[in-house]
Amino acid sequence: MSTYKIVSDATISPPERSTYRHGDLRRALLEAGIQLARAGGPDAVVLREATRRAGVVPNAAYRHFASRWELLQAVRSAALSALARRMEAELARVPRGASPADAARASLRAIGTAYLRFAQEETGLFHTAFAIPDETRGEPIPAKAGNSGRNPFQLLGDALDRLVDAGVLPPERRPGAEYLAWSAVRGLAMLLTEGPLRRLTSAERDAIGQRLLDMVEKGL
Amino acid sequence: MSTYKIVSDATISPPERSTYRHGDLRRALLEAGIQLARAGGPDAVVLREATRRAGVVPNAAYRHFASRWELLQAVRSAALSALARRMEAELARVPRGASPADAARASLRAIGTAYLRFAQEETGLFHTAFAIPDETRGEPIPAKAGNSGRNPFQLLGDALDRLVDAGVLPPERRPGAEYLAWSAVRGLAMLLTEGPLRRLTSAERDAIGQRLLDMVEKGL
DNA sequence: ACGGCTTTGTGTACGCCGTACACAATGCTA
DNA sequence: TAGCATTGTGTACGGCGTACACAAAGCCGT
Repeated sequence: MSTYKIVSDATISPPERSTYRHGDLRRALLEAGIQLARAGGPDAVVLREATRRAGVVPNAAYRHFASRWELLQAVRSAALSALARRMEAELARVPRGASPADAARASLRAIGTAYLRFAQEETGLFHTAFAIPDETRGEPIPAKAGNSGRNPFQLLGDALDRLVDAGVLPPERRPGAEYLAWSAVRGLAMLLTEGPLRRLTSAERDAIGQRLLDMVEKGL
Repeated sequence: MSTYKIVSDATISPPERSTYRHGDLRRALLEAGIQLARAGGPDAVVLREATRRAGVVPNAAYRHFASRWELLQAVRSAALSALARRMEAELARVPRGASPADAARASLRAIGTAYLRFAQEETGLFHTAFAIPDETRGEPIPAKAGNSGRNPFQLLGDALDRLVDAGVLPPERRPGAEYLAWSAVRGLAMLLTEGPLRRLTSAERDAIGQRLLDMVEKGL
């Protein structure tokens, strides 16, 4: 709600504009919204400020978003895509030579690690992605260059499926397992970003993150 | 941020007042703030609305709270007390005849169960208690009638200590264990109250809650 | 080429919010 | 009882989301 790590304070070019039409206002507003979310979380996504940054009068926003809420949803969706990209990048680092069981375990850890890192490196986006009542969990992310079109939640499900295929997770434990794993990292992310673990050193953060993933792996 | 279970919509008596002095404005504002938080979470704790309910002009609040933020902190503190009371009530139900190990395990579950129940039955207060950067985690709650003065986090610590004493949890795993356990229930509470598990039946909620506590117990 | 329709940005306005500052009513203490 | 400290009031400011009427620009069929 208040203190976020400053991610990028580069003052955006005051976007003078000679044409009456903006050209790509929707995108500009969304981008401004993302910046605001990065710097201050969902509450910082303020319609009037976004329009200011786009160099446009407040009401112009309503030609592209029916309300502040819809802008926020668009930002949220972008944040989820960003997280999905990070997860896929982390998944790509899983060693190929390992046994199926080890590879599956490593995949799950990759998902968890990416999630926790994202929460700490992009706190504002993270909270924007998740501190909003979720109406669209199941939907895939519109696939774009460089990602599979699967959202973070689906990626977690994939990892759990692999765990079952590899014989690590008994099939009867599979249903609902994503919610257990998700709960754990979600909660730790809160503690790390706005809870009592806020002031831990980066090493301590990593350590508790790994320990949490141990707990999940063992207890799932 | 938007939809909370309506807890009590009883229209408060429009508080006419003949005296210039209110008498107990601070308490009235706090109570109004608690009602607002119950019904709508932290964002619904609106200074002007609280003063309206107290039958007083907006600025009067500033004689008792330096800002909206301070009122919110007071509400948050009340919410934490309420949760602590629930935890202690649940702890009191742990059977006395059991072995130390079983009693310790049951205590931990009692803490977790109370937490999850509170999140679902008092969603607004729950979010007010925890969706706010926490400046005061370590501090005990001012002891009042009927509670021990220990806050929810300390109660969790106590339960873990008992687990160590009973030989269930190896002592070397004790440090930091509260954060693992807390993460898990915290995360599940989010999923249950504003995440994809929002629409589960009450039985399903209980089931996943128990499963999560199993995971914690096994993986700690 | 041009008239009209659609799209997109502007101007003005309303009612909320938090809060600052000067002022008035009250209660408390010397 | 006089004066002071406390507590509530009145007025005001700037910021917010957003509704509504209007204006500029693009687009399309003739």
